[in-house]
Amino acid sequence: MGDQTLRPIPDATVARLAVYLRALRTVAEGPDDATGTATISSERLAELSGVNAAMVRKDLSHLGSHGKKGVGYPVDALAATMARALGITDHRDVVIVGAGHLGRALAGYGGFLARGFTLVAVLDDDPAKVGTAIGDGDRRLVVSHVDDLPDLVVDPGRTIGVVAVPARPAQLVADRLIGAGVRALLNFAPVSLAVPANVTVREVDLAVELQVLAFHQDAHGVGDLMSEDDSPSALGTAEDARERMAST
Amino acid sequence: MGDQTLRPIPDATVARLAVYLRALRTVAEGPDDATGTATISSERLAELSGVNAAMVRKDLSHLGSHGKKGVGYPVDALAATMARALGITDHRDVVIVGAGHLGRALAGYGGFLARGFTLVAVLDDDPAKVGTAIGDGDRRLVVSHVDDLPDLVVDPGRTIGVVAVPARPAQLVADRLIGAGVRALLNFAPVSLAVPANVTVREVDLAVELQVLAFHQDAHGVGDLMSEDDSPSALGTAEDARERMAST
DNA sequence: TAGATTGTTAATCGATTAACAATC
DNA sequence: TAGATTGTTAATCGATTAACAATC
Repeated sequence: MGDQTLRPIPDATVARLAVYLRALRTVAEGPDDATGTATISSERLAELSGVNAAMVRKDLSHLGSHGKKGVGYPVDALAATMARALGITDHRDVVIVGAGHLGRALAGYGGFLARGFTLVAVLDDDPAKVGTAIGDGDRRLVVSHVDDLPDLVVDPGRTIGVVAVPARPAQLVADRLIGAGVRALLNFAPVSLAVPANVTVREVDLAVELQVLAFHQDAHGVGDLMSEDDSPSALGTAEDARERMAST
Repeated sequence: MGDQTLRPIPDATVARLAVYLRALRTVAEGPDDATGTATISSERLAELSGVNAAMVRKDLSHLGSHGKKGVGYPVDALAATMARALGITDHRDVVIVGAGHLGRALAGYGGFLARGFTLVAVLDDDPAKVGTAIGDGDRRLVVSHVDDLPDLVVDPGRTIGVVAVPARPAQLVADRLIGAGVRALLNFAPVSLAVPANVTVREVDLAVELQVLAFHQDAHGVGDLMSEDDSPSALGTAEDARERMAST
């Protein structure tokens, strides 16, 4: 039953929490790890994340924030709290369909376990790829056949299916994942997937990313083309606020 | 000089335009291509994109919309208009740094040219990779050495740099791209990049995507776990409105 | 003509920001 | 104590939606 009731965190905040978390981790491992990185101010975190400091504080307040006035937030504790809020406690299994370059790149992504995800399988229907090893040592995994999908998905409600195949077979793959009970899909294929209402999909499309990036640069960034001249000092610092997207 | 003045399109709309465009293309090539796919209603486009129909109309109105009341929008013409609005007229060069699986996957992405991008180079600093071929036939490309970056970036102001390397070297790579004059970066490495204010960055992080997806599923999607029972009919249709993100 | 669907207005809603009192 | 920085309130801003007259 829904204990979800006590979760008033707005969507836009959730998306930013993940960004803050990443910034915190970057700070925690920073070159100056011995120095004062035990604590961070909303101002600094905002700078690193490309948002307004007031918004950082507002967002963190949703976490029942543990900052100290006049001091800041404890980096490690904050990271832990954010990780918990993002549901990292609550592990998920991940299956990747498609063992091409993209599938392998995703499978090779190191941070799975640390971020609360377990990669349980990489699948393909190409006989030349099935049986092939991915990664090595501890992380070694053998590519399975898509037909074995139902057997490999042990807890469908807690499994995320990653669609890492070309456009053509993408819908078919999605249907098979859904057929196996998977209800959350991350789609890297450049087509819109049609899914039932009880399935959550998130789409990542290279072209969309590039287009949005190019557009934003036009809109805000460049302005006039002579601005190459006002960059010298800026280039020196290289630690400025970054352009951030509308959200997410 | 800024001819950008005549561009009142809100950020949130831009992000959705790219999604609409993809949906339109999916429709245009759909199984029923012979049938009535010459025209599409805001209602249908909204359904495919997971947004409200009123919002689709609002968004399209920014394009000086060419729909016909009582009929709908012409699919092909609309797609063309949207492509133009997204700046596809205005070509961009793309350089990918990192010739690992991710870099190769991105390089292999078919839609570059069609979407207004030209892949000019894939670079790496690993001697074992430099000189290697990527893709074949027409699209064949040889991996260059990162040291040649300045020579390969011919029009920095119109070039997008894609960071497809591991976390460790990511900042260094970003610095080199910026040093070569590139002002727009798409970052796939799992660290926050520090860049000067005149550089636009867009970050794509697998962990962030997974986290946001999992959170959304918890928040909206599932609810109670018995809902496995109310899915049979839904599964049949498989053509429903999808969960969409806060934006972008 | 009757039905459908656009384009736009006005109302609602939510998200962002500035400002400041509380307090470490 | 004086300075810094949080947590929160209230004001602003922008984005979403419903509704409907215009019209194909």
